[in-house]
Amino acid sequence: MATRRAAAYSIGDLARATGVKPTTIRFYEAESLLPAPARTEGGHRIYGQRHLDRLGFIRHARELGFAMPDIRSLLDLADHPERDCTAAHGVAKAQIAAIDAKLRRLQALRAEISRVAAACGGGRAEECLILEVLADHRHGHCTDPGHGADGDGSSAGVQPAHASAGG
Amino acid sequence: MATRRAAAYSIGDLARATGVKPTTIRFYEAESLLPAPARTEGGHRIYGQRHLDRLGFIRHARELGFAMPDIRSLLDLADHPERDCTAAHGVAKAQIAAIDAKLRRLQALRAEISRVAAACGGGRAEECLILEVLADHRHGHCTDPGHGADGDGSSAGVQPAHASAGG
DNA sequence: GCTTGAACCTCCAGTCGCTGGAGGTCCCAT
DNA sequence: ATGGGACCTCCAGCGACTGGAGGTTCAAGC
Repeated sequence: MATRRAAAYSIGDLARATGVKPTTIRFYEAESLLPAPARTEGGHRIYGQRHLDRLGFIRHARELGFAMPDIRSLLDLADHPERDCTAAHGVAKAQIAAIDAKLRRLQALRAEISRVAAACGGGRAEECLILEVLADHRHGHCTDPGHGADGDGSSAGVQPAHASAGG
Repeated sequence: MATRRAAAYSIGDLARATGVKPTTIRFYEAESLLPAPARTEGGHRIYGQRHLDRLGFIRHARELGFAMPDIRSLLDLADHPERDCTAAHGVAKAQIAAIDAKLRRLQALRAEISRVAAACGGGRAEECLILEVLADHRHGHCTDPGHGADGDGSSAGVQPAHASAGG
């Protein structure tokens, strides 16, 4: 037998090692981000070092906000070291641009919400500035130039906070 | 002053007036954010001024990133002017906190990605720093303290950019 | 060998805020 | 009367998972 430090991990081991949940690992396999591992006779997955590495790569890329198609192409590139890495640069640049757009938007939102919230000192809803500003769909109070000045509201770049307090 | 001219809008009129698509308007109705309007004999929706106002409110709140449960409670408050607006403040404050969290995270991500992208001058994927850093799941290069230093990666506050360049 | 019970398996539905398509009906101008 | 665009309902899909139901396997302890 070629004893080549053939570390074998269960899906739970992999989960503990990477912080990615078993369900998510299976999901990545179904999405072909992670190659299908060997199985025990009973059908349990058996992972090796390369799975661990690859899952680390995926997780890190996800943490950086890369979408799955992006990760796919980054993984593809990582699998082919002889190729030119221009594509990786393109992906990274696009990601930076996307982040910048979100940052600008969030900063504008923060400014407006905090201003509005500060303006209203509390009391009856009738006189609540928060509600008033929301109700004013011409929102003349609004300082954000990229928000409603033109008629096009199709941008929808902001997901509301369902982020949760981590579990 | 009750400006109650009985303006009647079709769903398309409302869509044009607010920038919210007909499908989305119907969706809001199904979600009970927007009251069910009158109908023609044939079943077409007929909206009035209050629908227009309310839809404007909803749209504005969405633009500010409020989640639908939040919008529900804000609308509820707006429907009851005699109530105390403390709840609105709570919602707004929570939203600011959520935005701040996202901002911090996005700023850290931007810093890391742009640094990594700048470091790699191009060439073969084999030597690509972008891929290298991603592959390093201990990521010693990383400057973001809130990202991987502790074992807990469950925050997941960042959605990848499928936002499109629509804005 | 037998018994636990935790971990694993597959499949499927739900999350959030819409969006789009199928297949059919209505309305209004000509 | 007709043409065609706007409208109707219902349902599936997006991204990136998550959780549950219902069943099987594994490893440890006796």
